[in-house]
Amino acid sequence: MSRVRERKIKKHSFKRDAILTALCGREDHPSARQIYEELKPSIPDISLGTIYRNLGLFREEKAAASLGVVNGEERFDGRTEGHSHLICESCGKVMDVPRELQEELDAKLSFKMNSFSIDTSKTVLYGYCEDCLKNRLVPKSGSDT
Amino acid sequence: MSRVRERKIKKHSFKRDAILTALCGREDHPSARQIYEELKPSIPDISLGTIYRNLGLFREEKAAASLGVVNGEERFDGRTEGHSHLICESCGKVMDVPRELQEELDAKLSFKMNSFSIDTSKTVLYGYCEDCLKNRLVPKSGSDT
DNA sequence: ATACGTGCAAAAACTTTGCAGTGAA
DNA sequence: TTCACTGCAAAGTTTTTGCACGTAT
Repeated sequence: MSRVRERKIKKHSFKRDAILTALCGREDHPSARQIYEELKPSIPDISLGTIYRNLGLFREEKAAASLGVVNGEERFDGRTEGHSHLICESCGKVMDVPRELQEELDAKLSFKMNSFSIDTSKTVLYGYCEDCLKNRLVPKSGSDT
Repeated sequence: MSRVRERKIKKHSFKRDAILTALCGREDHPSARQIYEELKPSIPDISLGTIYRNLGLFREEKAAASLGVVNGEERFDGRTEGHSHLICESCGKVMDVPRELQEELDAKLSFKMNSFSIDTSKTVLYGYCEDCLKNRLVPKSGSDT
């Protein structure tokens, strides 16, 4: 198994560590700006450029992963074991596929679409989250109030 | 409280039609810029702003769909029947799930992830396309941890 | 004539980057 | 010390928008 936090980062620095810790400490798959806003109060002289540089570095080093762009902002994930993501089309929430369901999903998707090989570790499924379903924030197929 | 568009949209104009025709005429899920480059030679006075405005309009009216952002550019699809997409992680190619496989995929994904309701009509699956598999442009699959 | 459509360019939103000073090993 | 790391701000990209004019009805 993989070490929890033993990254292949070249070097450590106070800010770099803080950024990675912040990323790993939340499960909402934040954007660079969100990380910045979280850290700014406790590290007033941190800059957005540093957040971007380090997130980019983590991505390269595979200490973090990019989930792609949601509402114009790139979203990151500090959980590095391969897993799929769910994005709510209504509120934009990004969630991990629960570990216990990942296997089931892997099995379901372990077939080739013609000659396209599906990579379940990066798959992103769209749909509607529990909250939006409850609050009926979900478009009924083909209507709008 | 979003009502159906209050503003009246004039349905047709020479350029608007050209944009929608161009979008529907290709299967590579182009970006605004790609549409622009396709139309510019035959319609020299078309502007990028018009492409963006109309693609946005089509999206609102569901005459086209956005597939999200690939390599920094939003990609569009003129095929409006609900279907999933495949994106090659290696070359960025965006493909439709073949019609005859969509049903199979729908069946596989017709289960709830906890309380998340999957919308197969917008699902995007990542993986590797035939060309990249052939050319071995695919990262070795055994990449540990 | 009226109201929508468009070109143009400026602005906005997000991200990257050059430079010089700071910090880690 | 050495060289990576950072703040800052300028620059780069993609997308949006205000304005005045053009176009369809």
